[in-house]
Formats: sequence, C-alpha cells, structure tokens
Amino acid sequence: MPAKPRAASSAPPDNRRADLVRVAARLFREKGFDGTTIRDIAHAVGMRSGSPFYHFANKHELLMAVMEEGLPAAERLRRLVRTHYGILHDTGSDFIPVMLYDWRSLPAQYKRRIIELKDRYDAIWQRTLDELHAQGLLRADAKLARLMILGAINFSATWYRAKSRSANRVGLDELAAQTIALVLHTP
Amino acid sequence: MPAKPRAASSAPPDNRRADLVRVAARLFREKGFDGTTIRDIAHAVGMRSGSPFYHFANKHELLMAVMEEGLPAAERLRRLVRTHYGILHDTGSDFIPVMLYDWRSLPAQYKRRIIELKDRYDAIWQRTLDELHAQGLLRADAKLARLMILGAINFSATWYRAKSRSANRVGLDELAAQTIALVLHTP
DNA sequence: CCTACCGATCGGTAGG
DNA sequence: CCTACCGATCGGTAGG
Repeated sequence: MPAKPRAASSAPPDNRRADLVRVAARLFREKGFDGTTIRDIAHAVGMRSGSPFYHFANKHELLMAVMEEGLPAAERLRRLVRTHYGILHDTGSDFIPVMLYDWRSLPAQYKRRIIELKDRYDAIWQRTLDELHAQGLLRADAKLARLMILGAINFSATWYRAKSRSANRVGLDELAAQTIALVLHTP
Repeated sequence: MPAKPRAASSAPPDNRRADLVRVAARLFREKGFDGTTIRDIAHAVGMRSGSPFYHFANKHELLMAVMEEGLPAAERLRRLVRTHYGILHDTGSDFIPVMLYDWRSLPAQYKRRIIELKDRYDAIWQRTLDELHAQGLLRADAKLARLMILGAINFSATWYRAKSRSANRVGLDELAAQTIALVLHTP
C-alpha cells in the first residue's frame, strides 16, 4: 500500500490519482469495464502500464473509485423522485393535482408567481440530471429527461391510488425505485 | 463456413445454434460481452470450448445474432412511442388531450366503451414491453414501465408546443428518439 | 462437434 | 512512477 508520493514540492500535487479516476470513468463508459485495459487507462494519462498500481491496488479498486463519484447524484435523484411521488400521493395532499390539472383557470398575474416557484424547483432537478448525464448514467438529453421524468411521475395522479384498487398494490418507495430503474443506466 | 450438420435424422434438428444464441444472450446480459468467454457459453450448452466456432465464425457474429433478436421489439416500441407523440401533437388533433384531461366529465356508460378501447391499446404496448423486459433492455417492471412511459408522453401535452415557443424546438422524431434513449437500456 | 494447441493480451508484481 | 517480466486466460484454428 503506497504512501503519499513526493513530500514537499511546489509542482502539481497528486491529482494524478484523480486523473486516473476521470479517465477510467470515460473509458469504462465507452468500452465497458472488461473492454478497458489498465494499459489503455495508463497511456491515456501518460503513464506506463504498471504505474496505475501505484495508486490503486487492483483494477476493481479503480472501478470502485469511479462508481463512488456517481453515487451522490444518483442518490439525489432518488430522493427527488421519491419526494415528488410523496407530494403527489401522500397524506391526501390535493394541492399538486389541482395545480397540475386546473392550471389554466389561474389569472396571468398569479400564474407568474407560481411559475417562479416552479422554475426554482426545476433548477434543482436540472442540476442533478445534468450531472448524471455527464457521467453517462442518463442517456437522454438532460432537459428533455427532466420533462419526461416529471411527466411520468405527475401522470401517476391519473392511475395511482394509494390504498384502494387492484393491481396498483405498489408502495411509493417501490414506485420511486422502479422509476429510477427505468431511467438510470447504471451498469 | 460450415454447411448443415447431419443430413437426415429423426433426432432434434439444429436447435444447437439457437441454444447458443439464447444462452449467449443471458450471459452477455449478466456479465457483459467482454466478461463472457466463449468457454462459458460452450459449457453452458454442454459443448467444448472450440465447438461454438462450428456455428459462428467468431464471437462477434454471436453477438450480432443476439442483437438481431432484440431489434424487432425495440423497433416496435420506437414506432409506438413516435405514433403516440404524433396522435398527441400532429395535425392539431385535439381528441386525445381532451380525453386525457376531461375524462372525468364522461358518464359511466360511455366511459366503459372508452376503457375497452384503451385496454386493447394498452395490451399492444404491454406485449412489446414484456418482450423487452425479458431481453433485459427494459430494467423496470414492465407494467409500471408502460404506465410511466405513456405518462411521460401524455404529459408532453402540458409543455410541448409544435411550432411556437422557445426551447421546445424539438421535432417529434427527436422527441421519440430521446424517450427511447431515456428508457431503453441498449448496450 | 471434439482434441489439442497457438499467439496475443491482460492483470499484476519485483525491484528499483 | 518506470522497467522488465510472469502466469493465466482468451479467441481462434488444424485436423479429424
């Protein structure tokens, strides 16, 4: 197990490790884990074939480092999705369904204020989705993805019934999980 | 290039090739193309390591055979999605939006007839999604996937404007393609 | 479809 | 972080 490289120097510190993680992420996405060799990764950052093992004990530890970078954004999306389902279906909150379906009846003056709130909410989603897209976990255009995902969730107001009904015996946790499964391209 | 095996026999004909394709599909899904060896595939159907090359010139031809089996269902979904967007937004057809949003105003008697039509339509989607799910191209539960995908498309009635507007400068072909990209886990 | 095998590549290591 | 290298595995082939 290697300790820190050079002790005291003014030159670039050890972003070499970060370089490896970033390049590995790109190559794993392009060619898959097994399709990418340590040699590919090493040469892409200007190292020789054996050198990455100075930073990582083996290839799988490199994969772990890559995946750990992707987890925060995925977890954030999971929470956004779950929360939105919750707003829609939990505790008989009728506010959102009304907003979704009787939106047109609102005078322009009030509409503007609602739009402002909605824009702020959308921005949170967009940041998360942009990040996931950059990491290759979201295959569609991030902006359209936001519209489609929120559309899918919002439309559940049409068919989801929390307690009653037949085949809809799905909890909100499960529903959120399935939405993520549908939409997130995790390897 | 091999010709047909045995000439005239009553025993099982050459489903050996089909066996290879089916098993390869499963293993490629589980472990990826590069993570699956010809030896894995051969042994899984009770052959020795070199024998698959009697049926396929090389490993990539096996991959091609697997993918060709997945294409029909994916293409069918692509058409369903594109057609549904078309119904929603093309040629100023207001029928579907009205049905989506003023559904409640319909007396039960008429509702039943509409439901019957809708059930038939849903069944077409369901068959396609079931198939894609079985092939690992759809990661969510197939029934929920149908609800979510149709939800995402239907909700576009809320934000998509064919000709006017600013950022929505997306054609229906592009929109359909992005929906597929979001939802289908193609390698 | 099997036996026996080859050349190439890959993950990983020793020693500096 | 480099040089030099090893053992194992893999895709593919010859000959039957």
